[in-house]
Amino acid sequence: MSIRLEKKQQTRQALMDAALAWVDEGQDFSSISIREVAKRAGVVPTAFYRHFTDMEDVALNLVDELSIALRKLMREARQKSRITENMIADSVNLYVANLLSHKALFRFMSQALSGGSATLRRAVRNEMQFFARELEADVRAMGLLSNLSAHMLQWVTQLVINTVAGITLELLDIPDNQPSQKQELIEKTICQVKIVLIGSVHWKEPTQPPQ
Amino acid sequence: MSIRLEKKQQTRQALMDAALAWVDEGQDFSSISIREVAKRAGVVPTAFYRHFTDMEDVALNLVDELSIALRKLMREARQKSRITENMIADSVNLYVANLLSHKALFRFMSQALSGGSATLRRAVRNEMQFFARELEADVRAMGLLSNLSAHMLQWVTQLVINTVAGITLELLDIPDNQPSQKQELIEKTICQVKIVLIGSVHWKEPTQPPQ
DNA sequence: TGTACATCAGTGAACGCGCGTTCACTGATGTAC
DNA sequence: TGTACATCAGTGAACGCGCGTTCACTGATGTAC
Repeated sequence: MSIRLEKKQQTRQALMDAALAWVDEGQDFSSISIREVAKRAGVVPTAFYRHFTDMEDVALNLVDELSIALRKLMREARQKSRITENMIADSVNLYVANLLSHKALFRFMSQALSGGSATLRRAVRNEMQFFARELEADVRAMGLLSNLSAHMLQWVTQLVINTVAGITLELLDIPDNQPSQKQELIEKTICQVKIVLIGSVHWKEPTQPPQ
Repeated sequence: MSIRLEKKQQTRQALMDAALAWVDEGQDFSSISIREVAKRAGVVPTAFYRHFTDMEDVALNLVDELSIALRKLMREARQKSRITENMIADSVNLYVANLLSHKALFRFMSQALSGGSATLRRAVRNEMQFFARELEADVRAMGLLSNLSAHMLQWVTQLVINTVAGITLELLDIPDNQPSQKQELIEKTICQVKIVLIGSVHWKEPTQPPQ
């Protein structure tokens, strides 16, 4: 039984990898065909149905893979990063490193965020919200930003996540032979996150901000 | 000649509208077929080639339409908004109003930002950068944020644009019968923009931000 | 250890369909005289 | 005003192709005795 399961998993993974590779080549996920995926996985088209009902099913399983990657990223961040001067820069760099080693997965995420079915969009957005909530909890646990209400803190962490996610697409489109452009993008992001945090520190709940 | 041209424009617009309507229904732009677009425009498939070479061509022309909508938005913003306490809230509300009256166009923009061909992605990104640069010029003209270097100001305006663009997708997915959810999203965005500006005001160029 | 049976991932032929694109065409409109 | 010709947006038939999905099948692996 175990050998059979193992082989089953192998083809299943090959199908998912084929779909992801397609996205990595710059194609839209929604334009892949079952036949194409099966061909690239080295399997006959009908074999696809032994593992998935349709491409949407594949997409939802890719979200699970993405979820694992994000959780691993968070674990690393918690291990490495204590309250230091470079905490922000460290975190952004860690994100970028993970992003670059899972390019296809993050490209898929970006596409699914605006592209796919309503179900898929919601699944990806849930992952990002989960990430934001974890960040929120960490900030609280470190005793930072205690001037913010629970509500405000939530909005701030979402803003930080959005800001970091914002470079994802730009970063993915920079060719590998232009590292200086990459570096500038990273510095930009670090600055932007710092600005958000400075703004948060100075935020006074009921007061209107200075114009 | 004028009548012929007029009719030509009519079909051309019908084709573009059909493509946009498809996106508005929640389908991916990249999954529309030439035949489907022609059918919805009430025209035979081959007529498509009288106006466009392929769907990519349609997409690039839709970007032009988007560009017009964004420029109109900016003009309105400049007319209405002077330096006031509610300037931020006014601007965000104006953006949302425009977004809701061009839902399909903005949904298309969001998709193209991560989805389509490299050329299309670049075209949409250019539009957003143009928007950010205009905002930058306006901020300078009003004499605001004079503590920031040109470089930093650019990053800040990009952050603001990204933040506002960030709600676009979320807003498009809220059903029309839930106005309270919409309102909360708008408030969230206003707060986030305010935080960015507070952070900018307190930014000191060579100093590390307080942690 | 050996045999008979069950399971089930992967096969390969077949189907009807919508696709992009070609081509020669038609007929309404515009232009020249 | 009338006629002969040019233009060109839209037509409709036709093509070959890849698509999703069905079905009965095969043969390797696992299980019971």
